[in-house]
Amino acid sequence: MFSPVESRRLYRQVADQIRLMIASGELAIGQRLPAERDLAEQLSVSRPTVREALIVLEVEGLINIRMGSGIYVVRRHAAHAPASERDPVEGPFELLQARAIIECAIAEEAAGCAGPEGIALLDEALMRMSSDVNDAGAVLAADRAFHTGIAMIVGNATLIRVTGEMFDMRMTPYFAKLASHFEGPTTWRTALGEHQAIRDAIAAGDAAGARAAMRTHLTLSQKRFSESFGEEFSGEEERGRNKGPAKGTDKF
Amino acid sequence: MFSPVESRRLYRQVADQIRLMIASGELAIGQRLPAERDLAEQLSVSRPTVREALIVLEVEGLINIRMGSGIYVVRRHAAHAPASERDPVEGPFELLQARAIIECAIAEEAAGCAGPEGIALLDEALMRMSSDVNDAGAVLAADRAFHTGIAMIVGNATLIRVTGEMFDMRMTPYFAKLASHFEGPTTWRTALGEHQAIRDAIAAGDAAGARAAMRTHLTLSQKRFSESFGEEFSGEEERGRNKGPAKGTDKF
DNA sequence: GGCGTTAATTGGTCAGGCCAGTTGACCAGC
DNA sequence: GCTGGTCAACTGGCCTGACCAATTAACGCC
Repeated sequence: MFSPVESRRLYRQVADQIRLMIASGELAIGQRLPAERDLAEQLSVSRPTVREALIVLEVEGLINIRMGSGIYVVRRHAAHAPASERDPVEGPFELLQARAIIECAIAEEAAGCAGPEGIALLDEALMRMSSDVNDAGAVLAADRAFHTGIAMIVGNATLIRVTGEMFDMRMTPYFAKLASHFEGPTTWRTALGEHQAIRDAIAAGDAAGARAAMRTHLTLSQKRFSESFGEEFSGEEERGRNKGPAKGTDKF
Repeated sequence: MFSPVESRRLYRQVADQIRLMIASGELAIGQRLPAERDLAEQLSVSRPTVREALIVLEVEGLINIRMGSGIYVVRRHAAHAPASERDPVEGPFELLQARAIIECAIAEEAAGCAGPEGIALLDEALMRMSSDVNDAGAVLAADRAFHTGIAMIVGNATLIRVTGEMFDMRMTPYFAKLASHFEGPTTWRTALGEHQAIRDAIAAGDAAGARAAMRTHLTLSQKRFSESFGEEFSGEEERGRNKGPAKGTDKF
């Protein structure tokens, strides 16, 4: 308690402000930002401060600074930004449904082009999953490796990234809190069997089977999830605002 | 070929050096780093440069900067690699392939649950596309609306976001530059027909047809793209560095 | 010994300057 | 007409030197 008084450092306030302009679309993707000198003047701060703020955004991957040329918006959402102020994290159910639709298509594709190395990748993840079934952190990492591993079999960087990002959303504090209530050695062992079925279908080159197995896995995940919480989340409460009052995102 | 010339910016070199000292344990967790002024002197750089490097490490969560007190090591390893040197913005071909796989699954799903309002959404986008065929910006926006519109039919926020983000990657300066060479009223009119086929299949509730139509559309897009540039990109050049000066990745 | 005061230390910010890379306009030469 | 080169304007990269504000520890008073 008595937390406030943060007194955020200036360069962070500047970074927040620019980040907001990007997120809101006020600064379109690909667009060039004003020159550092102009930004400094417009924001009434010095150029070093602007530079520090821009470096934050660059590390977050939002902008691309090109010497002699300018500063360009690269993408709208910070993939791994401080999760707390990222985009309105869609609800767990929506996430699982989206994963069911997307990942079963990827699994289907993977079944058509899986080589021995790819299968080895999945087997390695499954092995770790079964041996670390009591270590929440390790088993989660293995689970992630399995799902992104399928995308790796397809050999497409975009798919790998998207799969990983969707998985990582469960790391969100909110989601993690929920998951901790129903994830345990038992559910992990159940999931392990479903994973095994996916792996076998892919290894057999059975596209339809891989698709069905993945769909089954994620649908059952959804079911396990809902059984633990009943209807408490299935409603539309999903999309509650988490943009705070933001009393003073910028007190200037 | 002719890739190097990296010439990393100074503050990145400094950040790397300090990061290494932390990772190697030379700087223990909890330990205080030398003052900014001392670091600057020891590294033979100016204080602003040291500050910029420290901000990078702070964003990565490795150190904790406390005003008036000092700089402290918080943890040894960065949880997630810095976004900037993680995903090297996948190449256009990979992106189109990923979209083909993901969006055809979404279209398939949408065909199973499309209502009149959903179809109206698509029709509205198609109308804008056909009328603005000469306005590059407007037609692109309509195209986006069409693709995200399909995700909206499914009614899943995660799908909408993912679809939108993938689409937005073409706004990247690099991608946009490429696209500007082959996108024109003619190709847009061709694409319009493909879109129409997707819309019709979804409206008819024909899941397999919607899937096929979407796959066709994105595969043809890929083809149109490659025909404009020949093999120059189809090879492994895909994953060429686009970090840094990008000596040649985008001078077209 | 306990406690307020003070002064040294440290990060935060600013101003102004120079250098180097980028870009596009302009021009000479084939 | 197109290629290639030059040049100037612009932009980010980096530096110097300075002052302010928060922190911390030494100091001295009670």
